[in-house]
Parts: sequence; structure tokens; C-alpha cells
Amino acid sequence: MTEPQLTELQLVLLRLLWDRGAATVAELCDALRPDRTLAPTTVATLLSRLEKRGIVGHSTRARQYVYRAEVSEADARRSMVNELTERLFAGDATELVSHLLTSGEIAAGDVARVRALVAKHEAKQDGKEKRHDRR
Amino acid sequence: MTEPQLTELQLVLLRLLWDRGAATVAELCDALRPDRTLAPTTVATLLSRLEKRGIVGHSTRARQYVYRAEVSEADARRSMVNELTERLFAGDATELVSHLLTSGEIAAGDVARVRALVAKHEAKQDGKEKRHDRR
DNA sequence: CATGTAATACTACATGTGTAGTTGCTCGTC
DNA sequence: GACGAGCAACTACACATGTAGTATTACATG
Repeated sequence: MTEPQLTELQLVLLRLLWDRGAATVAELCDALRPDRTLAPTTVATLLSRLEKRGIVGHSTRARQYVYRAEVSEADARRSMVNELTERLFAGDATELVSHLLTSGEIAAGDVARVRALVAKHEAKQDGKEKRHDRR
Repeated sequence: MTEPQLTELQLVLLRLLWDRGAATVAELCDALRPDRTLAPTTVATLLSRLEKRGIVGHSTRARQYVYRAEVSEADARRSMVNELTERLFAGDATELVSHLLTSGEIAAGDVARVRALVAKHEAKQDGKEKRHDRR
């Protein structure tokens, strides 16, 4: 799997699979309603296509296919964010953060939260390096 | 313009237009090579489609269309990052930052730069609020 | 004024996606 | 053992995109 790019609808289905671990076509159809009402054959088609790409898999149980995700949510996020960073910021994720701050996509009130995130992350990294040094 | 979503190729063309301010089909073709060799009609088709969406515009000069971008790079980034944040992080940009840190998309060595960005941004915001208060 | 040339407009086709109908297989039941 | 119900497989169609060929138009020049 190189870099799966996923559309909104594909992500909707994957989210359901991530949440439930596994699900049949009928269960997914039910889970979608009433937000979105799709024919069972539609959902089945979408899943087969995703399966062809290796993004979901299935096993058979009681005459029905039980689908499960083959990629984790973290992986999906990684590859999609990565793609966007590549496309828009020449691969420089720092530039993406800069954009988030200056474009107002991170509300003024949330900047402190971001600062905390960074601090926490740096602390964790330091810890790791120390442990690594001592070895 | 609500939220233009742009493919890689569309962005390639837009980047050229952003860089040059404006350009003819022939100029864009030349600018693409040898990285990517597209027939002039291909580029023309792409630009007409973008024009139909209001993303570029053109004027005529010496029998040729001179295209220019109708959306700024900042706008394009905003709408695309926004869409991704919506899709993957339920609209919470802070979560996106968290992802960037923990997924390793921001290298350990760059975290300090991010911290600096946040600090600078907070300083600027404070300044703004003070000026606002005084009014 | 006829014509060649260069640019745009139009048409075309493959692929991916959203959407769903139709067909066909299989199993439980009478 | 025939039949119905349910489910998967296959087919189909519209739209966006990447790609480019063909048709048309209009200007410059002889």
C-alpha cells in the first residue's frame, strides 16, 4: 500500500468499520441512515472497489460478507495528510502548521492548546533520547 | 466560491499562474517541460475547465488567451486544508497538529521550529488584543 | 482577396467514483 | 426435490478528470 487517497464517502464507510471492527453490508447501510440512504448494492459496490485496492477485506459468515478495514485510521490519516502536505507545502509539514496559525484555522483560543501539545511532545521526545543515551 | 478542491495537476497549473501573475497556454506548456509534457490542447482544456469553475480567468491579448488565477494561493490552501481537517479530524485543526506531531510527519528536529511559530503567533495575537482594548 | 498559420472550440476516450438495477447462486423449507 | 428469500456478482450510467485529436475561426501577408 503506497498512499491511499480516500474520498469522503470512502472515509465514511471506513470510519464505520474502524468503529465496529467489522460489519456486513446491511449493517453499514443501517448505520448510514438516516444521514445518508444508500441502496445495499451501492454500499456493496463501494466495498468491492475498496477491497480491490486492499483497503478493506472480508470474510464470509452465515452467507454474508463481513468486511473489515485493512488500513488503520492512523495510516489513512498519515497518507492523506502527507499527500496534502506534499501538494500544498512542498512536503514541509512545518509550513502547514504555519498556515493553520496564520489562516485562522486554529482559533485564537486554541493556540494555547497547540502550545501545550508541542510542549508535551518535546518532553516525550527528550525522555526518549535520554533513555536512548543511557543504553 | 465555496470550497474549491484541486487536483495535483490543477495545482501545478495554478502554481505557474501564481508565480507569473499570468500566462498563455503556450507559456504554460513550456513551463511544464520537461518535467511533464502535455499537448497544448490538453492545457487549454484544463484551463477552460478551471475557468468554468471560476478558479482562473482570462483576457485576450494578441490573438491569445492570457490566463490568470482568480483564487489566491492562500485561499486555495485554506479551502483544501479546511476540507481535509473536516474529513479527517471532524473539523478540529488542533487534532491535525496533534497528528502531525505524533505521526512523525514533523521531524523531531523541527518541533522547536513549530514551538517558535506558536510563540510568535501568540505574541502577535496579544499585540492585536491590546491595540483592540485601547480603542 | 485568397490562403496559410496559429490559436481556440469542440469532440472523444479512458479511468475513478457515486449510484443503483438485474442476474444468478445457494440454502433453508415445504 | 422444487421453490422462495436473500445476498453477491455483474452491468450500467452520469459526472469529473487526464489526455489529446479534429474542426473552426480569424489575422497577417502575398
